[in-house]
Amino acid sequence: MAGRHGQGDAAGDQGRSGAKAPGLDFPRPLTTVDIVIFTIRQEALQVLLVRRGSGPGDPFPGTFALPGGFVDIARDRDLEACARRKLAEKTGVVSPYLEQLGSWGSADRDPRGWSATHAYFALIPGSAVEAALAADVQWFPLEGTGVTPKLAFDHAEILQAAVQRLRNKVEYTSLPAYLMPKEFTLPELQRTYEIVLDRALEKSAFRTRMLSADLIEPIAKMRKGPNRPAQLYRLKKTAAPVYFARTFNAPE
Amino acid sequence: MAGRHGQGDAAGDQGRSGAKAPGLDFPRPLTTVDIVIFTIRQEALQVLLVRRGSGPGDPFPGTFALPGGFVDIARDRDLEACARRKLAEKTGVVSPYLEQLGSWGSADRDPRGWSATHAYFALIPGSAVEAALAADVQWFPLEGTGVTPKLAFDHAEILQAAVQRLRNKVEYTSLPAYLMPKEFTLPELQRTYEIVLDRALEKSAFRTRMLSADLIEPIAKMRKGPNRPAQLYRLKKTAAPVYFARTFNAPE
DNA sequence: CAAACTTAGTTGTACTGTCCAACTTACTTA
DNA sequence: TAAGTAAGTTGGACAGTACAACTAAGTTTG
Repeated sequence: MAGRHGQGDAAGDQGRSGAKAPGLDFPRPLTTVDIVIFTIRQEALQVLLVRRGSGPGDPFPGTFALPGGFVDIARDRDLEACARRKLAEKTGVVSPYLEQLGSWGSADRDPRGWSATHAYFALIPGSAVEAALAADVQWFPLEGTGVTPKLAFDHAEILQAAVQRLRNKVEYTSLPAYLMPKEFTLPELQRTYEIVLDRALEKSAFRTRMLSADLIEPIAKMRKGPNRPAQLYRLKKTAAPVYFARTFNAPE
Repeated sequence: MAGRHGQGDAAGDQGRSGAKAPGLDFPRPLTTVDIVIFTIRQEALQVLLVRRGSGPGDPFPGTFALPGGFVDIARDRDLEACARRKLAEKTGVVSPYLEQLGSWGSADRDPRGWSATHAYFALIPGSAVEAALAADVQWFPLEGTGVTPKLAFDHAEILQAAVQRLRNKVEYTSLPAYLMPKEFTLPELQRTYEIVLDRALEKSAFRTRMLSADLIEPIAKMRKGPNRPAQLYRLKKTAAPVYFARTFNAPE
């Protein structure tokens, strides 16, 4: 690369140019998008993983990885559209919650060369998923922090970052609401919080907080069970996640 | 693209391959890194911007942009190293705080083609900066939410996201401590919080919170002025940002 | 059909930390 | 010495969680 303050170099190289093809004199990294898809199944937080193919040249054949793949610049208008496409392909679901997680790029994360992945994380209800799953994907429960299979690339690191981000945000947001089916009771919502946080919460404080937030509304139905029936709620149309002013417990 | 469940397609296209050059049959997006560098100067939050060159083929010639540029796969081991390099080139400073902000990628954000940028944001003390600035860069105060110059690419959007993230985190973290010089008083720290948040804070609550956090320690010196001298503090060696269990005010 | 059991939901007291305002302290300047 | 100003403290009101005991409403069991 030329000198630091050369004129074609202004704006930090983005303006750098050969005579004709500006920027193209830099070899381009491989660019992918990966998604960490969470759900609640069997009273546990679970992630969707894909078994990798074993064609010639495929790295990490036969191992599991996060769903994702190369950005297709012909089809994907932007990164988020690419993420939504891959999500739909694997689950058949339009995610009620999709957030960018971060990006990971380095010379050695992919044996095929310098590559960068844009990671997203999605929350989907456990209920509507079972049906439309693609053939090569599978749910895995997250016990504690480790997952059962070893993951391809640096996906273990990405997954861990996603879990950490999720746990962190669950402390002070309404994100778990996106893991619930259309209708749910307050104890069910609390159980979802507890599963994600892996920690028991106070019933009365939980109810006070949820009911005073502009988040859910009761419907004219009860959940019948072997015991006292519970009031059913649904998410209000205001889909925006709620941020609470405190965490449930002082962290630490 | 081939069928959804084809075998070379497993693991979401990352395993897709021609006979020899897997992944290379996808045209690659341009890949850049941009940094939003904040400091406090003249009682205001300011951002560092770069004037773009006007060589042939340079997009947005003469306008201002965030410092950044193409990833150099020969020099940059990973994205963060690339960000640190660009930061050092423009400011001569090793940032006390650097965080990934997110990534922006689309077909039309750069006239040269499908491009994706990995954005970082950095906090540096106002003091030590003035000296080593590169020639083509300049500080701009953020008044309210709009910046003075129109920015190249989608950098206005990225900058806005950075400000939002910073303001958000300042509500419940110790991030402003990274904007302070080595030694500072509690009222000075509070003023920094207030500048970033653009809102007055309660003195006693602020002091209680800062002093009970494991964040700063008093040194055997006072800041002398026209009035009562103030105790000087410094950051503890534990560089990790502190997360508080509450925000200062209930948002809204 | 009443008693035992289980989960839903409420109530009340203690405690923690912010909010608000008044106060004391320490220094400079008139 | 008095006035002024910013640093730092103190105390009461208030909000929301922590903890624990309570009531409510259904099912199952004897």
